[in-house]
Amino acid sequence: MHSPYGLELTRTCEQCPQKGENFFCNLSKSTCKALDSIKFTSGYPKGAVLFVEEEMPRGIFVLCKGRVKLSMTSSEGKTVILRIVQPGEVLGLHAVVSARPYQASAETLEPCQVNFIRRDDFLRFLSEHAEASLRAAQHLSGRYQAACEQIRSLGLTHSASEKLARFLLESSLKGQETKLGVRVRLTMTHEEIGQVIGTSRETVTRTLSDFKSKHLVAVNGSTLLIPNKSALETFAGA
Amino acid sequence: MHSPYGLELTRTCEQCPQKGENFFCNLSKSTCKALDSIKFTSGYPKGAVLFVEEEMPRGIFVLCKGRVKLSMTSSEGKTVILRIVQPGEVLGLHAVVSARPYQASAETLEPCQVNFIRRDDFLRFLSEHAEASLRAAQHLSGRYQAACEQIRSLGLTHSASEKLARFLLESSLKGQETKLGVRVRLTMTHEEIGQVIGTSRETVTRTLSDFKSKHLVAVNGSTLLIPNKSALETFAGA
DNA sequence: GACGAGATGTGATCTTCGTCACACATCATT
DNA sequence: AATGATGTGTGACGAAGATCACATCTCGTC
Repeated sequence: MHSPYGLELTRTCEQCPQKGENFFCNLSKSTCKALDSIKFTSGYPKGAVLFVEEEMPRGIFVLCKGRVKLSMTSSEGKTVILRIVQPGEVLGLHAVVSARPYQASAETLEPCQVNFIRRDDFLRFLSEHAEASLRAAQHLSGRYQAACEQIRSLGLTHSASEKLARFLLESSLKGQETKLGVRVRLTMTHEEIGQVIGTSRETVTRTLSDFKSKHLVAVNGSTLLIPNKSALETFAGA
Repeated sequence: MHSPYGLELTRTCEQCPQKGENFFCNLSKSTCKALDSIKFTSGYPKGAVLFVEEEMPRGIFVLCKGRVKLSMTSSEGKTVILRIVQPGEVLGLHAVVSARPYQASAETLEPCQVNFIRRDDFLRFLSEHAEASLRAAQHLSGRYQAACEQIRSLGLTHSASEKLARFLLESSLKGQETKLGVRVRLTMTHEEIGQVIGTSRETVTRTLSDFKSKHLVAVNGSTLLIPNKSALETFAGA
């Protein structure tokens, strides 16, 4: 199987934001080659669904381009967003490794390019390449840690403002330092932010306005500026 | 290093509740032996602290006997309980694998017997035994799934009664079917239950009383009886 | 530039739970 | 039996935030 994206997985590593920290970074050449030989590359339009919760795992997805929303929905229609998946990250690894249903649904937020690896191909690959198993374990550790952070945010905060402050600070890690403070692109709607931190859309709007009036943040289109990080931190009660 | 508990880890498997599903179950003999040669066995009294959050991981802990509370605490003293660790389970694996600080604190609830494996010994062991890496990945998957469930419980439920109902149903999985319904030993205080599901102690007390009066549950000392599981399920909105 | 869809801002209620305050129960220890 | 420490039951109260109901605002598309 020769795709037009030969060695895509390994090249992905150089493009992705968290250089060197992803599943497919720094694997040996032979391991990379083995991976490349079992992957399927495909594109999805915006709003496409890669998988839904409860479904048995067909395989893992490696996001090459675009962003994917990973979320859980209750029977009453309420939604929690687990995370927004960035290029270079892997989707569905835990379900495949543990052979249990996906717990979340994955939906593209933009046109995406994705590599897919079938469940049995991937499991065979893992058992044949020890370094990949270890990498998988490391990757899953990271996911677990992030999940714990979200538990902390949902379960350990009193107020909505605390949650939002934490969320903004968390987001700002991906931003850039400037003279005026940390600058981040925030591509999520208030509704989506609410679904991450567990509050209603209106509360996000109100609390954010409140932050603006207190000059803790400044918003300009989709860019967010945090002029005084430590002020926001004390507000986050951390 | 020859401990008086020769092959303790593998024997643990036979005693533990989730037979065959734990980290050290069904590993090859040579792998087990390698594990046994790097472990340290020790006992802890009730209330002992194995590790605290933020601390860098010294190694992993395998619980042989007793129960351990895994929890996170906020600066204001609020607490979330991630889970109660049962015999046969592993503690601190994610921190060791990802070389990041523990995210939770571990405190014994009873006198415990624990096997400890030093960080570098364990990592070397993983790299030398491919099957163990894979097992580690599987174990971490399980932890991740449980964390997602807790996120669902904390973020996706409207009411306290929904949370409690879910918690009771979740607990009842470990219980026994009887003529009168499912019977479980519930060794947690209302306070602790509140810390798991994210409500105050009083709310747990009140909601549980409410369930009793509606004959959804019956409590007798530390045993809980769920006469009509499906009634409780509809109440949990699941 | 007009339209429409989605995102955001804001006010007015209404509910649920957290908090405080204490009474009572249970159990181990002396 | 007396004591104290923990756990449990219950009322009163208030505050935070969900919900509802609109009024803008923004932006892509025709």
